[in-house]
Amino acid sequence: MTGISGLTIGEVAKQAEVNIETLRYYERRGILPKPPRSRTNYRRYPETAVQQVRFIKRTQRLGFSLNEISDLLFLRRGPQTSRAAVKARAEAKLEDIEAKILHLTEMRDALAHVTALCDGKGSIDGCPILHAMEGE
Amino acid sequence: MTGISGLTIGEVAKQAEVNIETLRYYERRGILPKPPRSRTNYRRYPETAVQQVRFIKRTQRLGFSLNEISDLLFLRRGPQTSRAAVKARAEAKLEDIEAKILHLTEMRDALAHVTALCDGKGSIDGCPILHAMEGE
DNA sequence: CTTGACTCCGTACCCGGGTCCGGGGTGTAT
DNA sequence: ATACACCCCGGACCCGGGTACGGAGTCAAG
Repeated sequence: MTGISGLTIGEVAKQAEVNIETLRYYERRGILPKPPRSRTNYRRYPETAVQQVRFIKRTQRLGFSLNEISDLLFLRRGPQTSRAAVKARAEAKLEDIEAKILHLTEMRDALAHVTALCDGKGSIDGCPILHAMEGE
Repeated sequence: MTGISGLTIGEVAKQAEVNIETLRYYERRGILPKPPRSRTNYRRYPETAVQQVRFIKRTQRLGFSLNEISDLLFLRRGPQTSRAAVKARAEAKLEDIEAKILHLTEMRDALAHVTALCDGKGSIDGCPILHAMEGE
């Protein structure tokens, strides 16, 4: 591994705190650019690769899927893309998340309601929770 | 299909508003009891099957997975199970859901924060949203 | 008795985001 | 030179909750 410099896949993985397999997976998905190879066919990543992976991970944490992230990356490559396009994606995702929260909140309320029916005493027969789940 | 009575799988599916395949799937998973068969090997469901499927669907809507639902059903079969056991499951699930809500809320806030950085004007270069996703 | 709708079964496939496996080639330190 | 860690690749497997496929058997109506 002498000669050409750059990070090995293991080094990138460690620095970006992901699995090696994840890097190969991202590359297969086209979400991480294919790095140049050494004479012996080892991947030699530029330093920026670590930042790219961190970008992906942070964006994932904001709720974007890998497909949506590749979209975003693709947008970024297009020189005449407007900021409005990025902002629109962010806002759409925000709405997604709001909708999920709403849904979970409804579930929570319904479940809390059902749970409150039961004092936790007695045998399962006539358990008000199960009863509520059975009834309409 | 004369003689023995009971509902066909298609009838149950229609009444319970699920796919036929779903019923077979539940049966494979052991979550729906195997119904008796006609002379020609057709499933002949008791009327109660529709209620059972509806129970499953309603419980799913409360956030329980099929595994958790089979747990609950299994509990229900045990005559000496206490209501407390059911209630404990419900409360645990409630905490699950709360945790998910919390997580999504954090995501939403972070994303809203990032989105607010951008006025939607100008080209992608220096887009504050992407910039925020790139930076630490 | 034929037609069309229904059912049977096992198996494969779908989504997303990875993870693991196994058999092979390298890199490097001792 | 030998050990050991690292890397290559394609493909299989995991989770959950189904859905689809295809060939064969069956049912009810006309």
